[in-house]
Amino acid sequence: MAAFHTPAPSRTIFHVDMDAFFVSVEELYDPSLKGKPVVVGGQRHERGVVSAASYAARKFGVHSAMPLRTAAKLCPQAIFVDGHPERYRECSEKVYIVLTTFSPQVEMASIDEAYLDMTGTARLHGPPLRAAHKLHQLMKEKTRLNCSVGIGSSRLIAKVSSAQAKPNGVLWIVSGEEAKFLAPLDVREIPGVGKVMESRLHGLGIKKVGDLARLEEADLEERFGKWGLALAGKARGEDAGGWFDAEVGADTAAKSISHEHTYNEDTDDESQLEATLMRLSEMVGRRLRESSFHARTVQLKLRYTDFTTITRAHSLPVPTQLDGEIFSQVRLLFRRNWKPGRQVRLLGVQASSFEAQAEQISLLEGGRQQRWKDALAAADRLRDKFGESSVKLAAGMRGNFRERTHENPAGLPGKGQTKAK
DNA sequence: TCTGGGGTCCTAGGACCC
DNA sequence: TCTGGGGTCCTAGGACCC
Repeated sequence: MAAFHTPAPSRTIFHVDMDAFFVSVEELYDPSLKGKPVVVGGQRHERGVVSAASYAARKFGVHSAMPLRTAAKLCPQAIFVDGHPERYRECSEKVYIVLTTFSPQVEMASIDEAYLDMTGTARLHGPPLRAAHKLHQLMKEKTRLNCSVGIGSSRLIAKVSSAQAKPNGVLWIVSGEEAKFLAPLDVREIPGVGKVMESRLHGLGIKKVGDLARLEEADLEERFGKWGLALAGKARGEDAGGWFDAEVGADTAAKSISHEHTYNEDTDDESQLEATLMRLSEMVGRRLRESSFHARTVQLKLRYTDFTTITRAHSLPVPTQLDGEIFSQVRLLFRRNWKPGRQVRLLGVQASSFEAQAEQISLLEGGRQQRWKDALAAADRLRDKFGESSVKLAAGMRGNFRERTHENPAGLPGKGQTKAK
């Protein structure tokens, strides 16, 4: 009878997580940091938070997302290091290349972690523990970095077990043992359960995943809606809901591109604020062009001294990838929503609702746009050569920016000039 | 504790259309 | 005129992740 009900074929998922990634990469560039309390993310007095802390620093209670100044108080002897995103990206690419030699289905979940679907690779790599051991060795050999590997029948189990395996370890949760493995863990260990959900669950007397698993699914759904249902599945180790269900390595195109800036000191200087918006718009526009996206929606983010934050968005009739169009929209939103005199802590610019191609209204418009694209591409090349600050669009020279007109629909200056310093 | 920067996903209300 | 129900798009905010 059971023959008709073959259970869903069990998958073998690896979650590979690099150990203290940013710190380890910095150690490659400066071996004297090894073994010391190191904090990556900025200097001890700066505004900002810890991106990564070495294991020696963690002993003092320092952890990522903690304000740098707090970290400095907890661990005065720590060495504070600025982050180097290019270095991390470069190492991340090496990590990816190593992983692709183990499975064709590799998915980088972030800069320092990946999922591999290892189902059916036993002939090539042996059973899971053997494969993981090989992976460890090859990773160290090719990148000089340590990682931890979690192995399970779902992404969730693989992810949770890699966290338990740290540092530099491997943990395999055998199929059938999922619930037993999860039961003694804090609910916070479940990916997707953050501070807020944790305290709501604590309020109900639910502290461990086992407590969660004992609850009726219907109760959870009633209390937390769609999320509650997913949560019930997660407590059993299932990839319930949303992204977790997707096949490993499924193509995930970007949905938004954004840049933001927090001032070292709050400011109400209008020209300074608008100059920042110009710079952020250029950065966003540049990345749109690099990825050949055209964005329909432009969003401004504004954070005040008291940390209250607003976002204001506008959707364009025609998608764009031009700095000037992004800037003119974002500046309009800014002028409508910022009261002069109010101190600003952070500004952000985001582009979303991507379309592959802008519609072309007319040949004339097309030609005009093309000239601008050529000019921007030239500016991008100069920035590659001489750095981000070397090229400013004429429009960025505060004050002389023209408003939208009929002849000049994007509010761009009349000629495709760039100005090099 | 005085709180970065880059993202994703979800919810909820209102506009608008049929 | 005293009022429905769905679908979709847009906007704003918030939880969460690394």
